[in-house]
Amino acid sequence: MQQEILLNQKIGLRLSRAGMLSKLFANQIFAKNGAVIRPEQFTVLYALKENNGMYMRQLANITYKDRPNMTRIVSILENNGYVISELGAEGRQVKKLYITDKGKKVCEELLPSILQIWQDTVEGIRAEEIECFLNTLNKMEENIREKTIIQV
Amino acid sequence: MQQEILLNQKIGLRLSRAGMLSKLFANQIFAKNGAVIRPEQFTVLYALKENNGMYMRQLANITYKDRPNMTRIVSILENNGYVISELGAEGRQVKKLYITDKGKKVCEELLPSILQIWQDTVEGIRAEEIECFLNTLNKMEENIREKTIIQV
DNA sequence: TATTGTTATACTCTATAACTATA
DNA sequence: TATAGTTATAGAGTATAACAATA
Repeated sequence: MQQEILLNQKIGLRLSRAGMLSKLFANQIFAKNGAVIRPEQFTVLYALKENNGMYMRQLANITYKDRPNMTRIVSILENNGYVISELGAEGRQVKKLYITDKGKKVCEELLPSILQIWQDTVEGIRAEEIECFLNTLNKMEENIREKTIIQV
Repeated sequence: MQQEILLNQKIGLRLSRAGMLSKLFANQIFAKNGAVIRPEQFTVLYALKENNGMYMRQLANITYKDRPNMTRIVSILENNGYVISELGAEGRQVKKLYITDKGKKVCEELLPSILQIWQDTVEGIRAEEIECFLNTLNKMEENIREKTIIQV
């Protein structure tokens, strides 16, 4: 019965589990390489690096974090001087965020770690398999994203 | 340059991010369907259901949790009557864990949620893509698992 | 009033070290 | 001494509601 076969895949469990393991691994590689930042904070910082000058709300949307958590993580990054914020035009209560040189430096310093994580993860896997994997992961993320409520 | 292409994939970030989103989605589906258990606890309970009578240490190994966290989660499950434990042979301080009928019932009740998560996730994705995805995910998990230290 | 962001609070989960019990 | 598990503790991240500020 097809439903049973599908059920046996337990995709949600698999994705969460793999994600957790990957985060744990990243955490250990970061720590080993003397990183001054935690993976979850790096996710936000890196997203900002690729979209500098973004509004906090947009950044939250990209990193799948709700508003209170976003505030907390950004304030950690600000306190450490990796990010500065600026109120939007006309004094509106809308924050634009910018990565600082110090923040960029942190990202640069972590590139070898990111590369190592990549290499360790894909070791022995063929390029076309990786491509298929990433394409499918994209589709899955889009599917889930549509149905997930963030920052209620 | 190949290294740059590889780096641009940022596989660790992608996996962690997708896993986080999937967990968030699962949490919301669980809550909406009145689940009495949290996804992380379900991960442990479900793993036990499939490997009843396992030692705590083995279960920790499967679910990628270190010993203190395993103790904490199992004690939640025990307090709620979903799991019972028994000391191994000869009074050794080695715990065997068993899922109770109540625990099995909780798993049963969550099957529709699990199925819904699956269906929502794979919507519009072809079977062979899913197969390739899961195979590759398996390989990646094996790769990472080898290099990750758990319960130091 | 609707939107953006902050604060408060409680909870879940993680990480490390120190401890107990037993082979 | 080595292994399995617990306890203590600190911290990171999540979730919800209530609040302030502003268009």
